[in-house]
Amino acid sequence: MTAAGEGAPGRPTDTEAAAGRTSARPPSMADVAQLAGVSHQTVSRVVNDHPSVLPATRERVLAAIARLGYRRNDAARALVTRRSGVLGVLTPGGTAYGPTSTFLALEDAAREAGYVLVVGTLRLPHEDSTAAALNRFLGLGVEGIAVIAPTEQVLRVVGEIDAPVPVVMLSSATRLPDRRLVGGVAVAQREGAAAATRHLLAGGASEVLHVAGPQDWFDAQERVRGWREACQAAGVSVPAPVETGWSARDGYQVGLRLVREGLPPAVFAANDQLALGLMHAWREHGVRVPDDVLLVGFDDEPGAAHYAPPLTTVRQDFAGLGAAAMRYLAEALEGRPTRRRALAAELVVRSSSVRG
Amino acid sequence: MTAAGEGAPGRPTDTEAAAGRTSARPPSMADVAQLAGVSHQTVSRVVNDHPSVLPATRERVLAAIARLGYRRNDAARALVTRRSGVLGVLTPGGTAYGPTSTFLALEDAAREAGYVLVVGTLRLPHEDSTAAALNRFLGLGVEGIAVIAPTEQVLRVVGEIDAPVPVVMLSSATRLPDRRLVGGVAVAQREGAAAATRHLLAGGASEVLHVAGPQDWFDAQERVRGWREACQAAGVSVPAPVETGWSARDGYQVGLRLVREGLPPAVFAANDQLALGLMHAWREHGVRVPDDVLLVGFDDEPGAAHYAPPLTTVRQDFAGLGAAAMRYLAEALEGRPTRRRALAAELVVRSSSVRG
DNA sequence: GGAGGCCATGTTATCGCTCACATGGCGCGG
DNA sequence: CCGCGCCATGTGAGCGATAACATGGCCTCC
Repeated sequence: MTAAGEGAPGRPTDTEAAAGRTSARPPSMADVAQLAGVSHQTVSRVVNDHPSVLPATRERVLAAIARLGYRRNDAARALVTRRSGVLGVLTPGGTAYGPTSTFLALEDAAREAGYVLVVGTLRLPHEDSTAAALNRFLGLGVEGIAVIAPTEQVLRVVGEIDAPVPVVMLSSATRLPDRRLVGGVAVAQREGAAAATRHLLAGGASEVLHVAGPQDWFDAQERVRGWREACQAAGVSVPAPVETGWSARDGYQVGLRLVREGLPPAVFAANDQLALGLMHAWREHGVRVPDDVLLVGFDDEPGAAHYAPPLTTVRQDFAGLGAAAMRYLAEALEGRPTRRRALAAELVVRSSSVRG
Repeated sequence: MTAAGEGAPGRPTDTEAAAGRTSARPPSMADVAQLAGVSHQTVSRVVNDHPSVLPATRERVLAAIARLGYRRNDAARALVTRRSGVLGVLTPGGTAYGPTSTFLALEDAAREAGYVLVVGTLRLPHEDSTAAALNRFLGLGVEGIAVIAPTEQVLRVVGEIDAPVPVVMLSSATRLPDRRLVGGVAVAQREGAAAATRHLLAGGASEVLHVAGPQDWFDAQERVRGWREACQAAGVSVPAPVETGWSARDGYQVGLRLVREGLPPAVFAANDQLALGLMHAWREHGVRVPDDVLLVGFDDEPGAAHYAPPLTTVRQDFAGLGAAAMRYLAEALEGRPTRRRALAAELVVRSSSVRG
């Protein structure tokens, strides 16, 4: 190649090998090849660990790479291989413990598998932000998409966009659209909710009230279902669930209302923050947990063991969820048959549900 | 079941039965151009909103785009423009409220500015995972990097890698390496800590103990500093800070020890989780907050208002932090002079620090 | 009314990489 | 001792976009 012909813009005058760093243009494979005295293809082989490269050659190339500070241009690579090594993640835009831990677990599993994650958070109105994020992902060439904690709206949009890549839902979407590549991994929310409810009933409660999360979240729906089934199985009456948000503030308000309108013997809260808010409201009015009312939460967030009193709750295997989602995507990408997976939820008994 | 025969990885056999979609090759600009009867360049102009395209032509192109389901290939675009539209974010791998909210704020600001975020979480050992993440980012062609809640280790690695793109630290790194493009935005941690300490002293405490976070975190260091300065300014003695982790469990253990070894009149905890753990330990031993000991936390995480008792704490402007970091990067990318920014921290007074 | 000049559009050359194939050595079996 | 085949390496052709320049048409201004 013309080492220093004319008419070449951005020709790195005499690329400062030292710390100078002209910042003209990052070194390319061709630069490395020239310095090492081999062809660009050989450099490519070294970089990609191709077996048939003589050790001596490899050494020379590696030295040149180190000297130049060469780094492979993944955009160029992606252009020809059609593999970006990037996965998109759609996550609800909040600091809630569940989605956050799930995301972290997913990131872990993805890195393990050699992928990086681009993230899009969902804001209201869901529909628009979801579509926008999805389109950005696709333009970027993501190889797969994971959706954390989906809601009805997200599911609808994903269906509409009809992404040409595998999509995995990390949660309990019970009514998956019948699109080819949309599947899901889920924690057994229903079973967890049922276990919590049974635990309360076994503790002597004649009835269990459910303070439910937003019903457009599949997770919230499933918890309601598990609770209801457990109540029915035990032959106790099923009071209308109280639908609210996910926050401690929501729980606090419900708590106040219950104080006014009459307390049930036991409450199953759809998550720990709700339980925290309930306890706060009750404490203010002299209602004691567990003496006056039994309480169970859901999630086992980091503080739950230190609430007043320590909260009985349902622990979800978020790490397992992330790993399972990654496996799911990996299999879909390889064209292997993928099937739904469910992970166990575990009841963690603390003081809030045990009298004595 | 190997979908394709041997030797042909990714060959699109018609595994894709269901929704039609041969998945042969996504449509390119050339395809659109042909269908619309124009040149690929005109398609490019339409896609990029170039002004000089006749409305009629634009219509035709848009129709072709819609018909084909065309989507621009960002890898190809990035290859020639050297602009990926991607920013890398290094974040600690935990569910802590601070880093999580900061990340969300950053994502918000980034999207606003037309960027997407790729994320790398830091795991132990920091050094290796940091370097690995940084290299992946650079290979991907990120245009800038944001580091959330940096520690000494992260700072060191970032300095070593000498990233050829702007790097911004979202926190209180007081000793920035003197590299050209490494800068930071920070919440005024020190002032917040000082305000918390003064508040406790004003509330009648003769002395304030500080339960400090891990001292390799710059945030933790700054909070110690603010606390110490406030103590000195008030002329009260400065007890040795108790260094521990960030979790409620850590706080719980410190709380037990304080019960055994003697309680101070007031405690300033380095974050809300620590405060939560302290209160738990104390509650178990009949120590009342605020009657027996005054307490202030840091972060104002979502549950803080509902702890027992509601926690006085220092609220940080995470949204502002994310936005400021984004502005910082944007300015660096445009070559404009960038300067450090600091955001205010605000004391939120609740029951845990007010007797009566 | 001819010379600019600004549209709207087309043509060609890369960007940095991988893929498919070509090419020379060299070992080895017949 | 020839030819086959397998290394190790090189050559050339794109991948799908943007950039830079080229090209006619039409309008304007002196």
